[in-house]
Amino acid sequence: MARELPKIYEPQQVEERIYKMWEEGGYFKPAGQPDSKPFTIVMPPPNVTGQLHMGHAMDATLQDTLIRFKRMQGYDALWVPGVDHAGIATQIKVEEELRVKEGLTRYDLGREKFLERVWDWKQKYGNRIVEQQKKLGASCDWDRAAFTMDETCSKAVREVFVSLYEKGLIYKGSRIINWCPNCVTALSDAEVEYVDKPGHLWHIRYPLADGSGEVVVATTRPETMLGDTGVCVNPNDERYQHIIGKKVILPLVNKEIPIVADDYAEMEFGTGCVKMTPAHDPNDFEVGLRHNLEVIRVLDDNGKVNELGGKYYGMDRYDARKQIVADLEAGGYLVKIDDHAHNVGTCYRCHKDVEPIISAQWFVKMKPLAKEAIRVVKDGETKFVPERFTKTYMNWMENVRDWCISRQLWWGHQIPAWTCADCGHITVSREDATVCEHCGSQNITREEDVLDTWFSSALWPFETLGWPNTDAEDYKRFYPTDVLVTGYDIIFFWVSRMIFSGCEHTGKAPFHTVLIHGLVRDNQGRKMSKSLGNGIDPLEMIGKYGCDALRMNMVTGNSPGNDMRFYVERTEAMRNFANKLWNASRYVMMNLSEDAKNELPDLSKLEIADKWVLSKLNTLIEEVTENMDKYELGVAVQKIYDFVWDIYCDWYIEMTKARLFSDDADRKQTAISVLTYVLDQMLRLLHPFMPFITEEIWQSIPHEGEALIVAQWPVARTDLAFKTECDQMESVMAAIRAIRNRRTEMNVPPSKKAALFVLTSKPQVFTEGEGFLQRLAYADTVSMLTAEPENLDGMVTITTADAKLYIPMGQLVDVAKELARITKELEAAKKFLSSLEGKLSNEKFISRAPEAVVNAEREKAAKHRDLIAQLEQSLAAMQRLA
RNA sequence: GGAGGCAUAGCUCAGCUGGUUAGAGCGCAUGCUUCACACGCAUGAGGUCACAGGUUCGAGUCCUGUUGUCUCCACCA
Repeated sequence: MARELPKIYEPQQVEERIYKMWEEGGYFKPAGQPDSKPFTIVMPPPNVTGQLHMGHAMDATLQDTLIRFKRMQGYDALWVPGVDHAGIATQIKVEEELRVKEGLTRYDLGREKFLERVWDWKQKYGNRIVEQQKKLGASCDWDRAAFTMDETCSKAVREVFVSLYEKGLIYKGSRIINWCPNCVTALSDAEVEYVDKPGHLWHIRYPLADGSGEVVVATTRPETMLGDTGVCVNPNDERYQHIIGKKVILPLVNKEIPIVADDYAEMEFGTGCVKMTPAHDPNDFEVGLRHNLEVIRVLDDNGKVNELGGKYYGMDRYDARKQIVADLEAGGYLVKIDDHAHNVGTCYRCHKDVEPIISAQWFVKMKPLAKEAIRVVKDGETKFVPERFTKTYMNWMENVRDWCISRQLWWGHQIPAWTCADCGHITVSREDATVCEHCGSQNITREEDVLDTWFSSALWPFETLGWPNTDAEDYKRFYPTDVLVTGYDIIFFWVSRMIFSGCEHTGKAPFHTVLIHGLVRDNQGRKMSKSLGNGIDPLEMIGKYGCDALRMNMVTGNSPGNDMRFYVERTEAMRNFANKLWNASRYVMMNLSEDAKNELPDLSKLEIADKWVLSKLNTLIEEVTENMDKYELGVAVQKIYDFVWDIYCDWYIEMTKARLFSDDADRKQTAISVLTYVLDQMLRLLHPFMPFITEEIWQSIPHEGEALIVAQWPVARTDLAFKTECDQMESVMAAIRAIRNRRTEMNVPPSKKAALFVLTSKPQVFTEGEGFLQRLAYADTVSMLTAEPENLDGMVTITTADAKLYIPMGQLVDVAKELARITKELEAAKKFLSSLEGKLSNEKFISRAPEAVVNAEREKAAKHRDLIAQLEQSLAAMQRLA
């Protein structure tokens, strides 16, 4: 049956249909075989506001490749997808829409109405990212898709909050936190990015209250002086011993504040005197606690000077800075201004400067939680791939500070705490409280704040499986999960928090392996970003080159933890590869009979080329499986790529042509059977990486079973390894390569066939390889010789380790050139042999190197001795001719 | 201040626990309308694996140092 198939693979015609087939077939669900082991991956939930970008493509490709591999290996494979409510990002987006379309703020609507709008928005756009992930071929169980704001997740969040509170691991307190005046919320330490910015160091004169002199303080944030409540010097600083305990008059504010002595002040820096602003600096806050300094907050939530700021009231922090500096100068208080670069904290969402501000917030006490999270990684219960990220994680976990979890937003999990107006007691409860648990008053109000988005995603590996219901089927079957795949940029945000949460609430580390990948950058190595406009849309690449090509781009030439640059050319190359595979399959299909089956013939019918390709396949299966098990996906896929293109297409297919176009039905059948068998095995190996094209082809060749996605992963077979025949085949291949090489050098066109004479100690090998020599080495006749030809005039001599090949080329042969070439080859061979002999005569090498290595070297040496002998003969013959 | 990555062909990168005459893609050169494929075939050019030491029978691979480069964490006002 000759099938009509397009010469070019058209992914657009295939992907949607295949994906639908998989989904309808229910293949994304765990097969649920009772005797199979579960294998679980939870997907890092993309933001509900998200648009698919290359980072997602990378993430999804790796996870999908792993889950497909495990599924084919017979695991009960589950990949749980989901979406994150993304507190700040989503709220900002909806607020923006509200402002543009209706000219309203969230306050105009009120909390309840506003949240309705957000849910509407989620209803409308929340599925977009999911649809986009499907375009990547993601084989998640979509029926299990979770959302961090849905009922089970909310229940989990509530349970965790209350239980941590009951254990004393959540508390509310006034601390210096990172405040984003633009997003108008507190941030955790992890959400602050430090950026080097040029700034100034202002030196300001603070007169002593008793008129006996002055001190000069240095600051990078002069506007905070409005909240100064002290000046600090080092207790060992001899310059200032006499003023400790005295007071200074705070310029502009005209208020007396004390001078205290504390180790915090460094004698070497600036003047050695530091102004203390306990409400706006974490260190000053600490000093303030030790010395009972007043805490005066002078900036409001929007970063403007508040009513305590006197004449500066209402000014933006940076305007106030300018004005204060001007006023200081006018008043004669400004001593000097130095340039001073320093690190400024910025908001990871909006990138505006973060303001340290004292504020009453909720915190998770981290030290006790970190303990177990450190242990599981230290003990290897959870491993990072690559291993070096263990150190990053440990370093963070060992120095972690309490986690500020409250956010002044509306979109998120509202904190389940009620404050009593009568007795001040805080009631924290799993059910919504109606009365104060302490005094019974009904005069209680709920905390307005919501929880950090990451508080809910920290529970992701178990909340998605039904926790806190520990009897939930999924939880029992699939928790703990197996591998977590994510980028190194969210180890702190997410991975570490999942680990301590899992340990604390489920008693188990949530996964045994964390596979870390790098960032996808543009072709100049820059981060892809909206502001630079250098992002490449994965969907556009899929539309143009196909999903499989994009996925291949994501895994080839890439190793765990390392960034990669995105080159469209690479996607194109992978598209070409897909096409190569497509055409190889076309070749097979065109030669298949109607009733063809995919089964190997009786092994006795196998010919040398069949044995060679089957042996190669065997090695491939072994190696690829091993690489996959070690998460070396890039190495694995490279090997498959090489096999498909080089072994199968460039060699094996060519080797089968003589048989396929011959009249010998039996030999033809053997060839087509092996072609089909090897193709099937290749498709299986390649399927996790290129799911669409492999499934499409597989469905068109003889197969058993419903779909490739659930077909068995190949296993190497000892009965299909043929070492001897493999070597023999390669002898012939070496001859073919050598002949092609020579002909090209001599500019002989392929159309010009020539006779070939072979002198070899393995005549049966070359006799068997006659067809290959004819077809692939442009020989019109092949004859075996028993001795060197009498007349070498006009004869090209080609030497390999196993044979000498003679081709009459008449006028084309230049004896002098031949001599030069043979001499060159001889020298190279001798040089190499002498290095081998040096090694082999080294007693230490023989005694200490493993036997296999020594034997391999011996074999190589023997081969080169043969080659040298052959070359020497040829040389002598040529010299006689010259 | 602390920690880590990277440095291999013109470009982008693989190279797993040390053992091939160091690989791939793209690019380059030459030839090819060969009955699957020009999104192709064949052949080729191109690398003292940053530098200097060390360990080893053997180092691109391990150790130390140097240089360049990138990143993360912490932070002195």
